[in-house]
Amino acid sequence: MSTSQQAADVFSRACPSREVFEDVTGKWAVLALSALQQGPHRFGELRRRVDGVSEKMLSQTLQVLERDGLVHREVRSATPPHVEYTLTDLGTALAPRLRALIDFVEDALPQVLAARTARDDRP
Amino acid sequence: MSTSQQAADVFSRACPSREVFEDVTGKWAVLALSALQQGPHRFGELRRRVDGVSEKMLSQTLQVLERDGLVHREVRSATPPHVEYTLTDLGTALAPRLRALIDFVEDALPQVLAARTARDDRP
DNA sequence: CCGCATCCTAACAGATACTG
DNA sequence: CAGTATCTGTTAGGATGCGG
Repeated sequence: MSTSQQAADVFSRACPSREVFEDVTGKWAVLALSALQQGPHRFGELRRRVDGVSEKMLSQTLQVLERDGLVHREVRSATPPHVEYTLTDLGTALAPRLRALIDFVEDALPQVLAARTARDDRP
Repeated sequence: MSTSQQAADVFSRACPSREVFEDVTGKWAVLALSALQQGPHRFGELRRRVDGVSEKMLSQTLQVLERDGLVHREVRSATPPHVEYTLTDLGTALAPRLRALIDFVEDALPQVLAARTARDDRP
């Protein structure tokens, strides 16, 4: 059989990859996926790790990522609830690229702050 | 001299890197930066390349990226206006990592769509 | 041609309270 | 513990019109 799909292109508004791209680069999605790169996490662990995320947003984000096949959700017991989140194979392949982005930003921070200061001087 | 800064950490809400990270992973920022990876662009060219972006959002995005020292803006004539946007050295270093992310999403699209379908079958 | 200013709405995001 | 529900404020983002 042949692949009848033409190549995906995030630059095209109508391409489905655009939506997936936004799921993946979302504010909390990147942090959640990167946290999960270090191994399985429970909901509360993730919440503490991703500083500043609300229960609602984390829950919402995880649902989207699970739907996209990047995160696996497993209920291990019901009383008290114990839910583990892990990366799928696809998520595992994605995580290093997000990590590279995070590392870049963290390393470049001094230069960015310097650029801002320089710009503030001459309006 | 010594660097008195402790390591940046995007997982901490208070760390300045978190804000820079959001600038960089913003919906339009990634696309604009990746477009500029292919060489200098004028405003209108960028607008056409980044399908779906409004003038306002593109303008806003470029201002943020310029402020962060990732994009350089150069006015080349005034009547008619001719403005060129290029990546700075920092932006040039960043672009390949965004490209890697875009490539991943475009390549993974079939798997993501398959995951969604599989999930829709069993609610 | 490039972009800013204004206005307006819809989606997003936080806090709180509640349930299995 | 792991969420859902609701309510409300904030911001993203589109449309339009104008100025350099």
